[in-house]
Amino acid sequence: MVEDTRALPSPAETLELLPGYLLRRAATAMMSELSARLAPLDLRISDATLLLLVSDRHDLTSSEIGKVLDIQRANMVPLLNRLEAAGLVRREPIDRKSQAIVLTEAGQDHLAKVKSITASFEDDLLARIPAQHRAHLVPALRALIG
Amino acid sequence: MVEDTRALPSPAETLELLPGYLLRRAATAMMSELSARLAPLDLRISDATLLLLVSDRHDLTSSEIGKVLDIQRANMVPLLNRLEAAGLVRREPIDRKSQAIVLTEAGQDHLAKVKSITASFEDDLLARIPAQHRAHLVPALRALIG
DNA sequence: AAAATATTGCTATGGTCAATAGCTTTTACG
DNA sequence: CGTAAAAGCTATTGACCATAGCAATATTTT
Repeated sequence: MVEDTRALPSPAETLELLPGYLLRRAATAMMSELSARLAPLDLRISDATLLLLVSDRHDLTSSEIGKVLDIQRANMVPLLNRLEAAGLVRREPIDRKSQAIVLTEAGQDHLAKVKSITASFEDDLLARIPAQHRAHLVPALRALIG
Repeated sequence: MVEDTRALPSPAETLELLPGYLLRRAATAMMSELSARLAPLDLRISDATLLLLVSDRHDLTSSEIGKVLDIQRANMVPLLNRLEAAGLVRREPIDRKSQAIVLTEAGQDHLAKVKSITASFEDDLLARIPAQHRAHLVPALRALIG
């Protein structure tokens, strides 16, 4: 009996070999864990990503951020409103049409915490991957994004 | 005016090395492509996954399917209602509490098409990954889910 | 310079997906 | 028995993404 490590007749076997399916499952599992780790900061994943992206730049507009993060203009609005309401971000006029998104001091403070949380999170993620596969994940994912 | 040949100083570089971020991006890109390929069948990804899982089994309950697919009981309901309304799935009483989810004939037909779509989709996915990384993706993802 | 076009930021709305709480009925177990 | 667990459901909420459209401004073309 001992060598039957796989207890189940595994109705899921069909699925567990499909990279697409695995990708989805891995992404949702990863995101729910990251959400939990960010919860103490009261930040969502998109919030934290935006903080990381903006960092100490003073020249990024909402549209540009949206392009990089693949978030549509319309959906940037509530995101920025929330961050602005939380005092983490400021809208600074560039000209009369555009405005730069800039971190406030509180935003910089949060950013530091975000950095430490994400760094250890990424470490933990990679640590779960058997060593011989570890280095291949990032290049493979990048190829998938194209 | 400004000969800004390299359009971006790559504000995204920070992010593109984070496995967590890449995982999310790769998953959403993959899902939107798969959705498009399933659209002709009028199936969503979860629908197709369920068809693949049930296949020709006659003993899977809604709860069991949910456990395998990581979908909560409550969220199985609208999914099954939709599939039942589309005539792809039937609820067959097991006892007075449980019911088996079974594919109808139309469901079997759809399943065959789903199989062919997903097979070529997975092939295409893998083809995008440089050969030396290809074999590592599935084990790495499984480790992340595990 | 004037006119056409593109971009920016926004409103409003709807759809998908998942999470939670709670309910009823039925089965399992000490 | 009687209590606990499980099954299926309702209802609601929230996060996230997509579309359409608008007003103001900037850019490009003529």
